[in-house]
Amino acid sequence: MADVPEKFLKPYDPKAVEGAIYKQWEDSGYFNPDNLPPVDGKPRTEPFSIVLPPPNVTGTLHMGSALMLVIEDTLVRFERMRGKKVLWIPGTDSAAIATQARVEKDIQKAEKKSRHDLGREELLKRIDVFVEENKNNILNQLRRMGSSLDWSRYAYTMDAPRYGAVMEAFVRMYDAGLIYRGNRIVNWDPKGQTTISDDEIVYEERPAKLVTFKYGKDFPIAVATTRLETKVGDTAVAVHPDDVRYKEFVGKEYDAVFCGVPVHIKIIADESVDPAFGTGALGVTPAHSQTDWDIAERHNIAARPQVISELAKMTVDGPLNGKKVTEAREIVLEWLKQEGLFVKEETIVQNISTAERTGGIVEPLPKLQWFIDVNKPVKDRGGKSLKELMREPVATRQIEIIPNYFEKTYSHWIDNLRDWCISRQIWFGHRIPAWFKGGEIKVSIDSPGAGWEQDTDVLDTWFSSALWTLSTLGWPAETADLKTYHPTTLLETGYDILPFWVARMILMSQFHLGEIPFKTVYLHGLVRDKEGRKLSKSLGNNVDPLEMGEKFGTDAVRVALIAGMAPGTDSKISEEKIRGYKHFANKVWNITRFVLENKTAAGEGPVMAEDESVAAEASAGAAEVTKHLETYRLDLAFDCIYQFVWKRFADEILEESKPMLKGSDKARAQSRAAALRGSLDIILKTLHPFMPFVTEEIWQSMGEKGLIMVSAWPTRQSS
RNA sequence: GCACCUUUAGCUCAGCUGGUUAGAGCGCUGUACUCACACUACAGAGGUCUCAGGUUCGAAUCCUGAAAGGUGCACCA
Repeated sequence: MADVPEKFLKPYDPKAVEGAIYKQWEDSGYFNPDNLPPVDGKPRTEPFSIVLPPPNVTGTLHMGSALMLVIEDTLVRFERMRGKKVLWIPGTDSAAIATQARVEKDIQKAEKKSRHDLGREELLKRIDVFVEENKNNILNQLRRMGSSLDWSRYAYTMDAPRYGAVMEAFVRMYDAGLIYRGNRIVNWDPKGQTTISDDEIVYEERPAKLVTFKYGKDFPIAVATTRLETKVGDTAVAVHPDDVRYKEFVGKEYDAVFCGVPVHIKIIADESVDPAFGTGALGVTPAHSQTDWDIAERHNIAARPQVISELAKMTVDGPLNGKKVTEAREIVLEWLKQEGLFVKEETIVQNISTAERTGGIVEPLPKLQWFIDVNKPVKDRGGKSLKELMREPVATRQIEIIPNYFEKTYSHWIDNLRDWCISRQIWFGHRIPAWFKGGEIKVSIDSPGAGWEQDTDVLDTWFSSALWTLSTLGWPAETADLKTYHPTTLLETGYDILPFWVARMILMSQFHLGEIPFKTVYLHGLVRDKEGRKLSKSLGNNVDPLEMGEKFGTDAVRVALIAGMAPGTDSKISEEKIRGYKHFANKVWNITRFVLENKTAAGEGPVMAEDESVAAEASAGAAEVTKHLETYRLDLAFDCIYQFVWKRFADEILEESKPMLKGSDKARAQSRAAALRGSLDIILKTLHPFMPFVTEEIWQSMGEKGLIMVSAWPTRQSS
């Protein structure tokens, strides 16, 4: 054994070594399962696969994505050491709306031009350039966290293979009758000028005026509304069937001229009306409310006039023409008072729908959009609907969600699921492969021929994200990767996107392959500051994982994120916590120094029976860690090894060893030194998935051959 | 309105299918520069396990109810 390397005389300096170590790992080729060394002379067979939830291609790494990387990398390293055929696929997401908005803003600022000034083609070119310039930023940040991702399989949602997969998926689903085009109420964001999904809505409580009025002097029922301006689009008044106050009027029809607009109102009875709210009568505006649209549908009311434009302005003739909705509301109120139709006005608290990204107030509008039918029986899947195909694997535990109480959230979401509106009116994204000519529509990847115009809409980003486990493994081609690694072993992501993403991946995989996309879903919580607030730039409480890595070492950041974090619960991060784990890395460093110094001093010698318990204890510790990692309790797993290393090994075992090592009995000293050295091996290996950098640095500094990254995970037999 | 989660030491949390004096990290107090490490060690203080009932020989752990905090969904006339 060589002398103790000089570097151990100084404290561990992560900054000096991390870059080189990552490069060594990457250059080794072992991130790619095809290159992994055999185990006991036999090639690896059991696959373990994770597809990285792709971060925004133009984004920067925040604590949330750092947590995701750390959890996944820890599990991946653990399984790789255990001899599995481990694949972890990196990727990035185009984040269509966010990216396009960002580029548009930049152009507006620098050149004072809108997207319409540039045109579709030019804007897309600019976005591509922007993405190309920025993508290396996020990719390098993924590397800095130590992520052992197989870069040879890198995927981007907008690259050619993924684009092809999206087109193919659309066409197949259309051919199966699951995708249709229809005029339906959608959530229109007038600020972003696009449709958004129900999940992209944020509700805000605001005070609102609830006005009670009558449509005309001879109209028998007063109704209450907060949206007076939409009343020019009313075609019915609905009351509860059991409401004795209004029973005699049901079925009657009335004409009136409402604020300059002729309206025809039929009185109908519908179960959905709450007799206790307002006057117990609801003015039905089919074109500007989902529930009203549904009511009109139930009662065969054909007239559903649209009275508000995409710019949130009135489209009717008369005094309201061209007015903004908020102005129109006041004009109608004045008019009601003049005409003597005003009854009363009160203030209520109302939940208002705003668009998550732009903050614009959502305007429900009827629009021609593309939808996925979630209730229609699917022929090739035993006549089950997509809804059932999504529900079943989770209900039967074919897919396990950790923590499992999220299964309830999941089924609750499925129960309330409506047809999925998949078209978006932006330019950057996967363009819908539908072609129009005259009144005809054709769906195909390539143009059907001269004179056919492609739909200008693009797909909801979640459509392509939903295909992620398939498209990253080469689907629709029947690749070897797809065969080996799908269904993937684990999907690890934040609980906040369980419905958006997890459910939709199940939908796509169930439909296209007839199998689940992953066997286990591990949901992590949100990372918050030490006061429990969300981390954000505007609050000024942002803790930057890379900055912290610079300061305390990446290993410290990794472990600070994992320690004390049970699955699914939010966790708190602070600089102090990270600093604490830097101390731990240094502790391991010093333990190594002690062990090496004494080994050198004592010289070579066999381990005697009385010292066998030392290494046995270390491998018992490793077994505990193994047990917890197998059940995805990284927090408990790390706690075990942390306690063992610091409290047991350093404070007790090393202390009690000192007299033996310094004593006159040479054989005794040699035996103990050898036992400690053997334990150190086990400790370093057990620690490696959590703290890959220090352990690798120590491993190689001790003169061990090969990378600790692909060394064999400690088992009881090997001790 | 419906559903779900949380409530254990000053702070952040563990505590599996109920079993002797309830645990960890950080923080706090005191001591020790006795050479692996001050990015340290040793010692210590600190809890009627939110509350009220119940099941049990025995409950932080199971059941019922309440309170407080949080989240999702719905409503949003």
